[in-house]
Amino acid sequence: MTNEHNIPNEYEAIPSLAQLKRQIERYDLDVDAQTVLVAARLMAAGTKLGHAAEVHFSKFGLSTGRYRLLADLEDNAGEELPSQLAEHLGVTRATVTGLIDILERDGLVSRRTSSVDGRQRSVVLTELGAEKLQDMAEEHFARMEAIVGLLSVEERSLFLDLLSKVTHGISSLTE
Amino acid sequence: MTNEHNIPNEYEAIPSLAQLKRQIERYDLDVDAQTVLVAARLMAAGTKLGHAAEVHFSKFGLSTGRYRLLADLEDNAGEELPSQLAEHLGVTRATVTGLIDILERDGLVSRRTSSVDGRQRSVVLTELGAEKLQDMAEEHFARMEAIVGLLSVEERSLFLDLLSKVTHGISSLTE
DNA sequence: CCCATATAATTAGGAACCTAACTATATCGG
DNA sequence: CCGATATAGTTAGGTTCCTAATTATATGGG
Repeated sequence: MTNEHNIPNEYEAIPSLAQLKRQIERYDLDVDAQTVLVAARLMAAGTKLGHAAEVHFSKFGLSTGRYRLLADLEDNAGEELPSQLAEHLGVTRATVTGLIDILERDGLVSRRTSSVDGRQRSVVLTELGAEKLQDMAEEHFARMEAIVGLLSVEERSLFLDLLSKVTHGISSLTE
Repeated sequence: MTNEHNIPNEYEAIPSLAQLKRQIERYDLDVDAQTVLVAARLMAAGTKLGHAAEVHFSKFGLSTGRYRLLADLEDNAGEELPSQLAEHLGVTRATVTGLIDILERDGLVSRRTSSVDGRQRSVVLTELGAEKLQDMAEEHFARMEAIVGLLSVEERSLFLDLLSKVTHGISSLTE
């Protein structure tokens, strides 16, 4: 085990309700500890899931971002502009440039200069890139399913609904 | 607006159910698109929340990690070992070293060599560090509450329960 | 007693994503 | 038609966290 000291005690998830209650009391705040706990746990879950995904994709020589780029490319007839990719993936164009650099180096995509607009350089999924997606598909989707596997069908749709509300809550904070 | 091209179209969250369905059909997989969508949306929500938190803390000259370190320190009588902090925060000791470096530079914590074990160098919350926590408390907790604000009390406790199951699902994948 | 081994913290270097500045190309108004 | 401005993509450099190697100190068996 490389980082066992990195795995939190499974009987005491972070942050604990007790810890939050102490903080709220210390500052004499008018907030509900349980409510704050929900937000904190969501953040923890997101971090954990993100890390797990990164580990998963690295086994195929990819990162989460590079996998998502390939998948989005395939979903758009195998060719897109970097700016479109940036919008679809929710990252900046600078980040897309970096993702493409590595994917191109590995032969999974190639760049093509547009004949219509000389500023544009569209990105094309290569045959090797399509094969990579094909190779990963089964395990990738099985893992995605496994994450939600402990939830019943009703719970899944409920969770999706709640998640959507929380996502809107986050949006209203960042605007 | 610095990165408006970075904000996904609000009428079409990523990834869309349609996109996942196309992928599943293309590879002829035996998975449920809705189920996969739940996992994908959770990952997106986590990323979004993490980013929002980073922006929030940066207004106080901190990062999420450095804030969490200070809070954990305060919750442990203002003094802890780096290894304890690493375990509590769920990061490596190397990361803790980096967090402490900056917090010490800014006068929010100080390092003290142990008289018991010469290898240990405990971290102490300074008065300035405690003041920083005090200054941030109200806004910080208000924001945490706002994230979950669109959920009713029942939904919050339900969400927490579902989140816990999903977190276990992630754990079982990474072991 | 002292050498092999374990442990605490740090350093060195890498990966992912960011913002801001830059280059090259396109377009619009006088 | 041509200079000002806008846009596409890239580059440069910063932040956060990681793994692996290193340094310093402690401990246990021959």
